[in-house]
Amino acid sequence: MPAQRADARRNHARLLAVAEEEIAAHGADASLEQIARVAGVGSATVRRHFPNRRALLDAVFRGRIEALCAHARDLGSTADARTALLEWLRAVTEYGASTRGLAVALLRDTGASADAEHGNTCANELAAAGEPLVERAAEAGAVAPGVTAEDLVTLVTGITLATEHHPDPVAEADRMLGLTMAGVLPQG
Amino acid sequence: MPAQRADARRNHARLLAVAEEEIAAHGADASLEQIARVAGVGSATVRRHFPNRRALLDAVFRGRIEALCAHARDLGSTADARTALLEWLRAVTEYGASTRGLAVALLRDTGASADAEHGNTCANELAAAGEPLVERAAEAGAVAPGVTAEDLVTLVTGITLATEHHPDPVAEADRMLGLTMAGVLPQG
DNA sequence: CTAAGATACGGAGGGCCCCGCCACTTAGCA
DNA sequence: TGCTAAGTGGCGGGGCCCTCCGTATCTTAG
Repeated sequence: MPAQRADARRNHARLLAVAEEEIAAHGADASLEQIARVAGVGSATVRRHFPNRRALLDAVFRGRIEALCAHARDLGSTADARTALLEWLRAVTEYGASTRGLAVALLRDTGASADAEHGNTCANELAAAGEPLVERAAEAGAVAPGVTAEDLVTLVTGITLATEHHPDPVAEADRMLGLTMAGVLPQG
Repeated sequence: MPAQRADARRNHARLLAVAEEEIAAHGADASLEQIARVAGVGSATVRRHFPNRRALLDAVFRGRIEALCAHARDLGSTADARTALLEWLRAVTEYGASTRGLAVALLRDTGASADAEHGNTCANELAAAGEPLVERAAEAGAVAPGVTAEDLVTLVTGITLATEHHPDPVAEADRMLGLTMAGVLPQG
C-alpha cells in the first residue's frame, strides 16, 4: 500500500538526481524543461512532483540541510559553546558557498511560492537546529545580545550570495564570516 | 554636432524613468519588454540603449550611487574616522535596503555581462569612494586588519540581499549591519 | 527651405521557457 | 487476467529575450 506508485517514486528520485546536477551546473535558475529532458520525462511530470522551483530546490538540498542540522545536534555536547557555534556556522557557510543554488534556496521568498503554508523550509530548519547552539553561547556570554539563530542564517545566506561571484567562493565566504563574527569595527 | 540625436536622448531619459518605476515595482528582473511597452518604444530600442540588463540597472542607479560617493567624500573631513565610516555604511545600507533591485545591481556578475570590460561599475565606484574612509579608520585602529572597502561593500550587498524578504527591510538590514560591525561573537 | 546622409526606430520572427489541459498508458489490486 | 485510478507525456498558449532589416526621422550642408 504505497502512498505512491513505484514508477512515480522512481521518477521522483531520478528527477532529484538530475536536478542536482543541473543546478550545480547552471545555478538555481536551471531550466526545468532541461531537467525533464535529461531525466527522460515530460515537463509536466516535473511540475507534478515539484509544483514550484522552490519546492524542487528544497527537495534537492534537504538531505544536506539535514546533515547540517545533525551536525548542530552533535555539537551540542561540545565543551566550548562559542567554538561549537562558530564551527557550525563555518560548516554551513562552507557548504553554502560550495554548493551552487543553495544560497538562493535559503533565501526567503517573497511572493508567489511563499504562499505554500510552510514559509521557507531550508532556512527554517537550519535556524531551528542552530537555536540551541546560539542559546548556549548566549548563556556563556559569547554572543552579542539580541542575536537569534535566524539572524545568523540570514547573515550566512547574505555572505554566500554576495561571494558567489568570487573566484574562490569558499575561502572568501569563510573570510567574510570571520569578519562578521569578530566584528569589522570591534572596538567602541 | 551632438554625439547623439535629440530623439535618442529623449528615449534614453524616458526609458530610464520608466525602468526605475518598473524595477521598483517588480524588482531587478523586471521585464524589459514591459519597460519598452510603457515607455512607448520598441523592444529593440531598449536593447540599443542598454545592451545588458546589468547596463540598465547600472544606469538607473548611477545617480544615487554617485550621491553616496559624494557623501563618502564629505565624511572624509569628519573628526572621528570610525564614526565617519559607520555613518557611510549605514547610509549605503539604508539606501540599498529601501531600493528594490539595487542589491542585485551591486552584486558582482559572473558570466556573460561581466565580459564588458568594466567589471561591476556600481560596486566598484562605491568601493573606491569608501576606500579613504576605510584607510583612515584603519590608521586609527578602528577597523579589523585586512578589511578592504570592497569587503564592506560585499558585506552590505549580502545583507541587503538577505533582508529583502523582510517586512521592514530597512530596519532589519540596519540591525544586521550593526551586528556585523560590532561582531556577533565579539570576545575571543 | 530643401534634399542627402547618417542615425535611430520598431515590428516580425526564432528560440526558449513556464504553465495548464487532456487523452492515454501502466502499475497495483482482486 | 481484467479493472481502476494514479501517473504520464505531448500539445498549445502566452511571455520573454534577442536579432535582423526595412523604414522613419533628425541633422547638416547646400
